[in-house]
Amino acid sequence: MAASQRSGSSDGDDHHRGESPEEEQEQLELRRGPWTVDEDLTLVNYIADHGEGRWNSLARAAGLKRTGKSCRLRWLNYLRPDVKRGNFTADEQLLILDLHTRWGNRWSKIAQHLPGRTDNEIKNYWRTRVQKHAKQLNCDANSKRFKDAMRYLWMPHLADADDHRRRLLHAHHHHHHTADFFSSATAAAAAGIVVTMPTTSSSDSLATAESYDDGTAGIYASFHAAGEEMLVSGGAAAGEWAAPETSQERTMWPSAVAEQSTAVMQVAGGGGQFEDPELSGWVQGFSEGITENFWALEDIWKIQ
DNA sequence: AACTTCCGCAACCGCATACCT
DNA sequence: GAGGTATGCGGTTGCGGAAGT
Repeated sequence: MAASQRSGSSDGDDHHRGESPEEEQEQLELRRGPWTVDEDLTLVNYIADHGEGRWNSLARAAGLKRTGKSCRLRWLNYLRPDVKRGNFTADEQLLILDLHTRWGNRWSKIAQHLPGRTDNEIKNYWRTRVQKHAKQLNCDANSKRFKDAMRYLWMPHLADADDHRRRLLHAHHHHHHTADFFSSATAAAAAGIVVTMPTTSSSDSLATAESYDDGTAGIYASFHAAGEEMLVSGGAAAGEWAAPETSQERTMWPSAVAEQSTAVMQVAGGGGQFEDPELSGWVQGFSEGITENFWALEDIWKIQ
């Protein structure tokens, strides 16, 4: 939960203290800090009856001693029925990574492409997880180098997530540990990766990327290589991503999408290169032996 | 068990922009 | 179009629980 006794000066909706007796009175009545269950219920019920919007008047009409701003935030980030909870899936993490590459800290814009996720959540995720990982790896979270490495790390987990009879990693690539993946794919990594995302679906979130008019979809194909093929995700993405628990969510994440969407990851024995010429060696450095860096990466995944 | 440090996340703040009147 | 208000965004804070000592 959050701060409960913040004494910060003034919110955008606040007025200065002591302007007038009425304002001071109103000011003293305003609550801040964590929301109580009663407040949540009040807000939810009011919105159910009257709809959202016009937050200041809504707050007053609902009898909430909160700023409209606070009510809006509580609703959008927590109470809204379609807010998705829980850890980000590999798909979502990759998508965030890619969209952040493209748009930077435009959290709201990024959130528009992750249904059920709020800008606040994504922002927190980025700051707490991603930046921490970058720090552990001693590089900048915004650097291409870091992002390429993270993609490379996460890609195999798209497959892991899709463990329902769909062990897609072929033969000796059929592992669950990043360590195994690394040891077997190190050379490939040094050479590069090809990722293709057949566009057989149109309504899942990965597919959403395909529709970007600015070419975001191409991000998924930004690795280049040739060589033996490794199927990484056959709809794992959408299937696991959905993890629907309610019929409402199921509507949002049709299972058919999971059946159709596939991603093919090719790990090469030679050929292409990461766009960052230094990356291949850098990644290889990770995987040579069991380095401290490596285990940090293992832990990183577990944390996700 | 008691204490300290770390860290995730909800909520806040200030500012920018959109939307009235 | 000036002034006021509402909404939205991105950055920041600090509570509280987990992990470490």
